Amino acid sequence: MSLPHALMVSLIERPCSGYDLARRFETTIGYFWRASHQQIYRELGRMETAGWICSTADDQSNTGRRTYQVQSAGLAELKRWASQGEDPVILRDPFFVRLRADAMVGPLGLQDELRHRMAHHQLKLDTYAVIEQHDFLNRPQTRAIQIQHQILKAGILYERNMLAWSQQMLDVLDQFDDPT
Amino acid sequence: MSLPHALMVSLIERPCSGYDLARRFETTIGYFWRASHQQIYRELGRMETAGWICSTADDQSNTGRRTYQVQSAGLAELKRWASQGEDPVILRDPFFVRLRADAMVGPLGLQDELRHRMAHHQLKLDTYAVIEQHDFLNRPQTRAIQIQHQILKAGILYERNMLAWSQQMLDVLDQFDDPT
DNA sequence: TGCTAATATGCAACCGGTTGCATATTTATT
DNA sequence: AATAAATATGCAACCGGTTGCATATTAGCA
Repeated sequence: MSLPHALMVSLIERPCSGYDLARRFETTIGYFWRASHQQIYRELGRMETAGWICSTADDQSNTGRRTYQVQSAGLAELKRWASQGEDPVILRDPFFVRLRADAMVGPLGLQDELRHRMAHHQLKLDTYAVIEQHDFLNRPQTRAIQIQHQILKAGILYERNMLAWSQQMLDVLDQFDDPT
Repeated sequence: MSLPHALMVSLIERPCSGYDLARRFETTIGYFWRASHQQIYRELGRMETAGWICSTADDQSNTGRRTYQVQSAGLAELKRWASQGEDPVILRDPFFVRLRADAMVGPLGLQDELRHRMAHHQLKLDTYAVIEQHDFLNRPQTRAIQIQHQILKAGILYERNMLAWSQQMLDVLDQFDDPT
């Protein structure tokens, strides 16, 4: 159950509405956590019921927009959760299943998908480079900034890794299959 | 919906029972896909209903053990599914949320967990090295073997990556926090 | 012979993520 | 002024993965 805690971290950084949270999850935070707006609204409701956060209506707008803030109970829960241990997650990608299927039941023409994935990884690397330049380089190297930078580096390493691996995989397939 | 297809790939390699599948998912296949035995039995039932696989009772045992085999409809479905495209998965690890929480609400003592994770990654690397030695080195370099080897290499790269990154992360934390 | 562990299968409940839909307001366009 | 697009919130259904429990057989061992 990480989403409520991820939301609380975001709200501590800057209190905001569900919609804003959804946008931040689509962009900056999106490189290591994803959440749809439906999921976020549901979770915000639960968290307010639990007393972890509280909301105040924005008077400027008639849209029912509410700004959320973390309460002391939420902060305590965040600290409790963040301090407990857990095994690292495994690299669980359906594409590996596809490749294994290809290995068993003959060439399925996965080269195109590999090239598509390589473009995807390159695009993410470009995005991360912009974020790194904008948010982390030539900035005061405080503890918080260095930790966040290091998290971004994990994303960069991952994409770089997968990009290089995809090229190797492509070479293997091209070596055997007619590249037409 | 990748599990039924992953199961079919396994059953094409070698027809076997649900229990055997669960064991193979715990060991060799486990480095890129996980499934509990409950999940596997449920899925096998669905797949047999759909006509993708069929089962025959083992006469030697009274345990109700059944051996499953992929049918032509299952093979067709596997090929259909494996040929369709999909975006690569993101690296979604709750530990990054923990670290971000640590960056926001002060030192939470995540060094111990980092060391635990490094040990975990090293253990996996050792396991993969054994698998690589046993299954892929000094073997005929057929297409299927090279593809499966390349999948294993993705796992090795990932673990190596996370191990090196964890050390960097540890250095950052030690730089700021009292390492007691 | 009796006990324990390993083998082997399976149901039921829950929980989080995904998808589809509904709706109202505000801003930009024609 | 009318229309379309972007902003903003939320419900309901579904689906796959997880957890807990139940059960029966077989093999090893004391």
